[in-house]
Amino acid sequence: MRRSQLFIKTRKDVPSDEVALNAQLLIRGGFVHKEMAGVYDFLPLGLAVLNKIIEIIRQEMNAIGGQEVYLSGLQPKDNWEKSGRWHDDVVDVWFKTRTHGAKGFHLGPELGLGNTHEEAITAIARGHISSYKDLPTYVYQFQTKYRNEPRAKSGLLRCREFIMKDLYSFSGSQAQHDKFYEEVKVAYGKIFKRLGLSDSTYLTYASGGSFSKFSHEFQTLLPVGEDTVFVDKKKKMAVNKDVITDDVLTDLGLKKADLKEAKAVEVGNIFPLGTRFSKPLGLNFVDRAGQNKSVVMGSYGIGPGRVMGVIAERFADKSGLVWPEAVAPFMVYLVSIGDDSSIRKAAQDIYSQLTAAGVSVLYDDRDERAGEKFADADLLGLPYRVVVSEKLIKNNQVELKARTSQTPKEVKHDQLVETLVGTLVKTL
RNA sequence: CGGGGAUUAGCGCAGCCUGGUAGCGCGCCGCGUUCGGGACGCGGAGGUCGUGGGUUCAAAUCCCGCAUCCCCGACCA
Repeated sequence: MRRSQLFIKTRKDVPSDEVALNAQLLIRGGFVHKEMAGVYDFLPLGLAVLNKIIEIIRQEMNAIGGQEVYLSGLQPKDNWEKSGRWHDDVVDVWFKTRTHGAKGFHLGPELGLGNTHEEAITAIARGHISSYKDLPTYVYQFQTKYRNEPRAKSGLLRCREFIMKDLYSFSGSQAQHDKFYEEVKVAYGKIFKRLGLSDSTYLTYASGGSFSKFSHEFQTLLPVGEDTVFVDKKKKMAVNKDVITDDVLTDLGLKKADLKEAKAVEVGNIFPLGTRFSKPLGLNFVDRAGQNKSVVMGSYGIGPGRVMGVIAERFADKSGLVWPEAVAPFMVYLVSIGDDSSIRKAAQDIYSQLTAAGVSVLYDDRDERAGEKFADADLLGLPYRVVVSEKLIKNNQVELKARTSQTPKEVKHDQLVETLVGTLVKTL
C-alpha cells in the first residue's frame, strides 16, 4: 500500500478530553474514529489489525473443533423471556426497539439488540441436537454485541457496540463438558501467546454464578484495567478480588503471601453454564439408555476490539504504537528520503521485491520531509522501518530498524529481502 | 444514576468576566525556497460559535432549559 493512497491521515493532536492511551494513539494514527462514547469505527489500518486478531482466534477455535456461525443482532423477546433475561431489572444493558406492526406504523413485536447469544444459540440447537450422537458439538461466531453500558470508557476497552467472539459448547454430560472446557483454556492460552500477551495475561478465578464454583477469566495486567486481581506470578494464576476468601485460596492451593494486587483488563472468559439455558429453553437429548436429558452447556468469550485496545495500550511507547508482528497491519514501513528519481526508483524496487516475497509494506511515497515520515512510522507502530536515501543508495545499502529498537542497521540492498524474511520467519 | 469539567473551522485552542462585523496554531489548496527526526516565506479556501428559548437596538459573550463528550464513583448480565 502506498501511503499517498491511504484513506487516513495521522494527527499531531488528540481531543484533550481523551485520556485513555489506547484511544489517543489509535485516533492519532487514524486506526479508529470515534462515533460516540463507546462506539468506534474501524478505518483501514484499524480494521487490518482487528482482522488479524480475529483470524488468530478463528484458527484456534477451528483447531478445537469449533464451527463458525453468525447469529442475528436483532433478537425476538420470547427466548429471553423463557430464560428470564428479558426484563430490564434483570439485564440492564439492553437496547430495545420494536418492529412496525403488520397493518402500518403502529407498534409490532418487541425486539432487543443482542448483548450475548446463549438464548439464541440454545433455541437454534433444539432443531439440531436430539441424541447423544449429536454431542458434543461446538459453535462460535464473531458478531457485534450491543450493551447499553451506563458508562462507556477507556477507549476500546469498554464499548457499547463491539465485536465479540462467542463460542458455545453443547455436551452430553458434565465429564464431557469438563474435558472441552479444559481444551478451551489451553486454546485461549495459545491465542494470547500468539497475540503477544501471554507474559501479562493470567488465568483468573472468578465468580461462577449459581451453577458452578468458578468461571475463568483471562486478565491482562494493565494499570488502566477496571478489574482488581490478585496474582501469583510463579504459579501463573490469579484470583479476582470479587471472589477472594480464605476458603478459595485454600481450594486453589494459593498462599496469601505470594499474591500481589494488580489492575487488569478482562480479555477473555470461559463460563460453565450447566443447564441454565438448556432447561428453560428445552434443549434436550436422548441418551444411550433412552433417557431424556438436558444438554450441558458452556460459553466462552473474547473481545477482539478490546484485545486490540489492550495491545495498543500495553506496548506503546512515547513515540506511538508498537504492534506485535502477529497483528500489525503491515510488516514494514518503507520510507524514501528525497525526491530524486534514483531514490524513488530504489524505493519502488524494494516495495515490489518485499511485496513479491510476501512481506506487507506500507510505502511512504509522499513528498514529505524525513522527520515527518519518521514520526509517522513511529506513531503507526509497524514492526520494521526501511529507509532509502541518497547516502545509502551510493553504498548500495538500505537501513533497517525494528520499531522496538533504537539503532538502525545498514543492510545491503540486495540482501534486504532475505534479511527481513529471515527475521520474520524466526519470530513468527 | 450521583459528583466534577467541557462543547467556537477536519483537529487542538483563544475570545466570554466588561455584549458591538469570529481569531490563532495544525491540517488543506497555490507559488517559491528547503529536504535524515513533525522546515520556512507569500497568497488562499474553510465556521448555523452543541441545541431550544429568553433579555437587548445588538448575543459566541448575559439568563433559563435540554443534549452530547471526558474524568471520579455506583453498575458490569
